[in-house]
Amino acid sequence: MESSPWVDTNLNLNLNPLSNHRDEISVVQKREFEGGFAGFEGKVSVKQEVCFFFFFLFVIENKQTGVLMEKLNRMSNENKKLTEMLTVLCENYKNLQKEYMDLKSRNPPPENNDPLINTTTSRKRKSSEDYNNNMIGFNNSQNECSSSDEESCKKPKENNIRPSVSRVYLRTSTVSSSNSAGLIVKDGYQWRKYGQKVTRDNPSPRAYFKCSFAPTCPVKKKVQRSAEDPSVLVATYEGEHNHPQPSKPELSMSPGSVSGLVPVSSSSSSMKSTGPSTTNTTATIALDTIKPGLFDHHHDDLRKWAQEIDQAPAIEQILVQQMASSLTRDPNFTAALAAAISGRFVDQSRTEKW
DNA sequence: CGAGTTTGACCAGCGC
DNA sequence: GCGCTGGTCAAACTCG
Repeated sequence: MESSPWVDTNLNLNLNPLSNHRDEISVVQKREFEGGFAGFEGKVSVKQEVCFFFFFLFVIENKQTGVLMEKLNRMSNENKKLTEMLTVLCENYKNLQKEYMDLKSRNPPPENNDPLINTTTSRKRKSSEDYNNNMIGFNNSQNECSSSDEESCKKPKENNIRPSVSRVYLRTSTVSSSNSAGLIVKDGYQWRKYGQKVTRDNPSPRAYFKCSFAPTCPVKKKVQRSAEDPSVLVATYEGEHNHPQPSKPELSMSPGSVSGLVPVSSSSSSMKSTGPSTTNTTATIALDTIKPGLFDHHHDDLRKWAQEIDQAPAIEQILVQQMASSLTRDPNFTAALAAAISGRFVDQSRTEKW
């Protein structure tokens, strides 16, 4: 994305009478001004001192508010752009999905040629087949278990406890890496690898991970490269985390790792469930690797802004926000305020001199 | 030295 | 029951 333009959101109060307002002040006032300031060191009264103090306080506050307003406006501009991007993305996705559904309904393939969809042809482990077949599509309802399939859904072996399963397809930038480093999916959680197996239908090994952030967390993850497209990683998540996410999903582009993952859906099923249909409702999506720098400046700005906001006390934040909003809402107010302050300043210096 | 990874062995489910 | 397969365990190994 292009770098966001810096929006000038200064309030332009021009409160410094010695610089900006100097041209607007009449010659007499100007002389008075300079004369007043010339004798600033020696003949300033207490009243004038207080006035100067509040004036400079206001100037400083206004400067801080201007910086915050500048950031605020910049953020809202970026937010607008991101919203537009998201809208376009959603529309594109809808169109693609529609096209895919049309194609699928017109010529149902005898064999799934989609490189993003596992095609298990094993006569065994039927549950896996069904599971994989149910990965197609995005709009499978959560309760797709039909009445005829309810028996299979209520298999006593499963004890009716079906960990939620979600599958994420990720496109990696490094295809050649065949070691385990190529099976690392950074999703913000901490995983401990407890096994690796070469499966029958896929030459690339499948890695088994357990969530290691919490010892009692039952979530497991399987990561394997797609047999059809080795650049696509298939991450299968089973269960639900019983703890908060330790960190945000990383979008870094470290070699061998994968970014841009989006768990698009979840289901309530088990890999081992059998029957022609299960309650699987896992959608699939292949995401191209997010281009480096796409959100870089957004992240930097957000980070910086968040740091600055965090460093400021809460009351100050509220005050600054209220001040900023009230000031920006009414441009007449800013102009009037500026005029009043500068005018008052001029009047005061004139009356003090006289 | 501790945490994480590797890897061969073991176990369980499924079809024949 | 047997063989195949996926999933898990745990000792050995690696790394910081």
